[in-house]
Parts: sequence; C-alpha cells; structure tokens
Amino acid sequence: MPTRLSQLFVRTLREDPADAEVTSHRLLVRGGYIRRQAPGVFAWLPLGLKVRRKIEAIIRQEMEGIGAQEVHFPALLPREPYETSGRWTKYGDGIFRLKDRKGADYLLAPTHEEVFTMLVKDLYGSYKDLPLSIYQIQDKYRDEARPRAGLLRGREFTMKDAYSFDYTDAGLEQSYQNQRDAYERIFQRLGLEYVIVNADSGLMGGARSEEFLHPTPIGEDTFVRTDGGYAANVEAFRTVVPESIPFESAADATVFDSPETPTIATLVALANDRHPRDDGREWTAADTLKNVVLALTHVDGTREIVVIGLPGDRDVDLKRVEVAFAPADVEAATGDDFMNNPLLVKGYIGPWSTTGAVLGGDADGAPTSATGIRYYLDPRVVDGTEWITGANQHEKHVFGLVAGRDFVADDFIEAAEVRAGDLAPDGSGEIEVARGMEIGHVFQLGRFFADALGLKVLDENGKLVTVTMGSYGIGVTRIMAVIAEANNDDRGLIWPEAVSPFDVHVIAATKEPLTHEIAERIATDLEATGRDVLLDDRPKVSPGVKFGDAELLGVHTIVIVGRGAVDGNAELWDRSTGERQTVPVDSVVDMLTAPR
RNA sequence: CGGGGCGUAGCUCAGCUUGGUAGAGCGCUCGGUUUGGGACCGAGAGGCCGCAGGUUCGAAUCCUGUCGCCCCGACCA
Repeated sequence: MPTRLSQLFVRTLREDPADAEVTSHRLLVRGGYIRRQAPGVFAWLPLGLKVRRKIEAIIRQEMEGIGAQEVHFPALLPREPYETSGRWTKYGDGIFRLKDRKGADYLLAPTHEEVFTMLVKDLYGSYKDLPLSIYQIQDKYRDEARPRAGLLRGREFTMKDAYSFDYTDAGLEQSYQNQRDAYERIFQRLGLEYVIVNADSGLMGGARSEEFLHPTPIGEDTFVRTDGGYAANVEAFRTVVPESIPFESAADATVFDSPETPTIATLVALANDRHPRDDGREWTAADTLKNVVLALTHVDGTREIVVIGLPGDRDVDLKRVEVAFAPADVEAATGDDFMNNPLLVKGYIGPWSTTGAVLGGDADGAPTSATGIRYYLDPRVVDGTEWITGANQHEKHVFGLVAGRDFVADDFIEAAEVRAGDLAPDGSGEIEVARGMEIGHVFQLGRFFADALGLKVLDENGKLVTVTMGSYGIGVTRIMAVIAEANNDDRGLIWPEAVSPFDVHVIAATKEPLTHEIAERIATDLEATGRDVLLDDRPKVSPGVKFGDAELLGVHTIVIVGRGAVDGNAELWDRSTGERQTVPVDSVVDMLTAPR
C-alpha cells in the first residue's frame, strides 16, 4: 500500500524555524523529517526515519560485503572499561555521565572501542578466531560544548562504528584497507563528494588514520589539497623543507638599534629604512624570525616553557602546535612565565645574543644555551638561512643571523599556519585550503586498547600476543544532513534516489473524484512493482499547496494526476530539473519502472 | 568558557521606548464559496507574555536575579 500523505504523521512548515540556521537543518525541520527536542537532540518523524534507514541499508550492505558482522551494544555503559582505558578521565566534560540508584557510575557511550574490545576478549582466545570485523549502528552521546547546525553536530547522533581485530600488523593493514574500500563504495553510492585526508591520530594514538571529508563551506575541518591529488588535514600537513645553504662565507651577524618596533611590520619598515639590503631587494616579513613563547602542560602536570621560531610572515597555528606537542596541553606564555625567565626580553626574543646562545642547544638536543629553554624551529629555517630577529636586549634586533652557525634548534616543528600556495610535500604543486565536514574516519588503533584491556590471543607458536585493532566510523545522521545540505534548491530538498524517502510522489491535483481514483491506481500499481510510493491524497488541499509540499519534501520523481486526467493524461515531474512531461495515464507505471 | 542576540498562541513575529482588560499572519476546528502554484468570506478553539523577586493602585512593558535557547569564537575519536 502506498503511504498516504493524508495519514502520514508529518506537518510541513511554511516558514523557516527560528532556531535553524544552516540549510539542511532548516529544510529537514520544515519538511517534517525531524524535530528538535533539546539542543543537539532530535526526534525522528516517519520521513526522517525512512531516509535514515536507506542510508543505513547501504552501509549494512557494504559492511556485510566485507564480511563484517552486525552486533548491537548498549549505549548505556558502566564506567569500568572506560576507566581502564583512561578515557573516563580523558573525555572530560565531553561525555554524559550518570549514576544508578546505588550510586554506581555510568556513561552514555561516545564511542565503543572498550566494549568491543572487552567482548572479544571474553569470547575469543586464539589466533584461529581472527581476523574478526564487527560493527553496529548505534546512537552515540557526546556532551558537545556547543551543539550546532542541526544534525551536523548533535549531542545524540547515530553512527556506524566498526572494529577489526587482527593478530598481525599485515592483518590489520588488510582489515583497514577493506573498510577503507567499503567506505569509498558507500560514499559513491550515496552520491557524496569526498576527499580522503591523512588525519591526526589524536587522543588514541595509533598509526594510520584517514578522514573522509565532504568539501563544504560549512565544514568544521580545514584541509588542503592540490590538483595533483594530494589531500591532507591541516594538522597533518608536512612542510616542504628547502635545501640547506652553505654559509662559510656569510657575513657576521650585526646588532642594530630598533626602537618602537612592536610588530613585525614596524621592524621590517625600520630595517628597510636604516639597513637597506645591498642587493636591491627590500626586507620583508619573511626575512624576520618570529619567536613565540608557549607554555606546555605535560600529562604529569609539569609546566614547561618552549619557544618556537618561525618566519615572521607566518602565524602559529595552535591546532597544529597541539598536535605536535600532544599529549601535552599548549597555551600562550603568561606574564608570570616572562617574569620567571628574565633572559627572554619580550618583544626582542631571539635564539642568540652577543653573549652566545639564548635558546636551543646542540645537535644532540642537550641544553647548552643560556636559558636551557627548548627551541623549536619551523622546517623552513634550514641551515644557512639568514634572519632578522630579536637580540634579547631592549630595543635591539640583529640581522644576518645564520641558522646552523649562530643558532641551532632542539628540533623542528610543524607549527606555522598552512597557506594556500604552499607546496605539497608530495611534489604535486601548490595547495588550496578548503573546508570539509568529516563524514567518515578509518583508524588503525593498533594495540592501544588491547594493551589497556588485556586483549591477547595465542598465536601459531602458542605464544600470547596482543591483538591489534582498527576502528572505523561513519556518521549516519550527519551524512543525512550533509546529503540534504548538498542537494536542495530554494524550494526545498532534492534527495538523490539512493536515499530518497520514497521512489515516487504521486499527487492528486484536483478535487475531482476521477483524479483521486487515477492517482490511487497509479500509486497502488507502482507499489506492486516494489516501488515505495507517497500518495498526496489530501482531499481538500489546493494544488498549489501540494506542489509546494512536493518540492519541499524532495522526492525526485513526482507524478501529477490533475486536469489532464479527463483526457487520460498525467504528468511526470522531475524534481531536480523541474521538467514536466505529459504522458498517458496508462503508461506512467511502465515509464517509471522501465530499466534505464 | 568568551562575545552577541532572543524568550509573548502549534509556527513566524508585533506590542515593551512612554505601565492601564493579550495582538497579527500562518496553521488548526466548523459552515459556505473556490478548485493547477501556498484561495476567499464568516464563526471559533488556542497564551502562567521563560521563571522568581521587587517597584507600583496597576507590570508582557520598569528594576534585580535566575533559567533556557540561538548565533560567532574557543573546544570537538
């Protein structure tokens, strides 16, 4: 039986809801797919559920296709396994915690690595049981600091999470590749544009990690790519290191007075004014070495001051720094930090002074400088490059300071902002910077969880080996929003066929009994061929409203049975192109079911 | 957590400056007219004006506090 709009639990809204900003949120609420219940929490109405199930069906097919087995674990979980893995603490305010009547701690799972690991440990003990891939489609809960954009960042959301278990690295590689391939098929079937970028492994450590990003201006991730096929998350971007320059014949560094140079721009202006280059070129910000003082808080709580030196035309990208120093926390140095390090003269910081090294150390990293503070350099600051930088005296800078001669870093660091036009590390040219929404993530966890939770099996030699795992997530509900976001016009949604809530939307466009009878018959006949049909049989609703609702709801194929019915005609209306085609009523079903 | 905005009917909003019986449009119900692009007429139902204090003869309106929500940022396996 077709679904009758007159009976369907839905109410379309003529106006945009006041709390919806992004397109997908607006249209999904207006179309009666979802309703907001609490910030980041949504009720699913019949239409929304239908779309979601189509997405889930595709994911299930592809998971089964690679031999992953479906399970379903609780969303409500006890504290213990998360305590063991350390994530009860690590997640901080990010998870919903609750207590049962006895006062025992529970959480609403933000992700399920622990539970899967524990269950495999309970049931399996031999290498013969592996490899194993299991997955679930389950609601996840995260107490986001700021839920936003409707389904795109919710606090309750549905995710497909899969986990692979292997006892060899090669096995993990294979399992990972299987999932990765399945993801590509899933996104292709969903008609979703995606790029695969190298991701930072973040909280859980681990080896290979790739994100599937859907390029969109409202994306929360910044990534870079080249026409030559390179793509990476900015956090994972690696700077191309220039060739070193011989510096045997370089002139000595020269200290100069630099009053009133609070910024790089004023410093450059002063240098050009008083110490113009003799090669005719002007000094630029890129000739200066900017030294940024940061405070690290290590896992054990100790605080360490470090300095990062980078070309003056670049800013530090805090996210990239955090990744570089993970798991330590990073913040800007405070006034107290400067008080405690009087050798650092604010505004005139540099790795060198007339009395010798102030920052950095020798090649072994042993602190030999005056401060002993660890000094990190941007990879562009290769040996032989010459810089204008602070001389660690009030109102004094130095130029001609040569890297590798006058100062040495403890290490190099990817801390500088990444800019469009930078060169890709794989030689494929200049990068562009774009925004993307993460729709999938494949991740080699390695032995992190298995170690923490003691998941080991006996191998062929009877030796106990720690299992190596992968985790693979796809945001089901987020994908629905992303699809909606990518497929709409000013009149409403335009679902791709693969996820459309219905295959055909049949409209009885007049109030004459004849049109209703014909529409009814077409809908029933289409259903008999296996099509999923929505029939707008509302008896007293004007055609304009029905057309408007059809456009809002966004089923790609619409059949209008209206005033042409007396002549035996109906219309086929393509939602995406807007084209209408008059066809005999009797051929409608054939036309819509003919193989294409 | 920082910044900004908003809480009045199911939805979108006006009213608040200048205190005096709670409003509009859409939606919903009933009757009639209309009938291919969000029709019209008439009659209705529907509100603790976020909550709590205060000022006042009288508070949606003024004051204080509080809660909630939205947006930007920080954060975000």
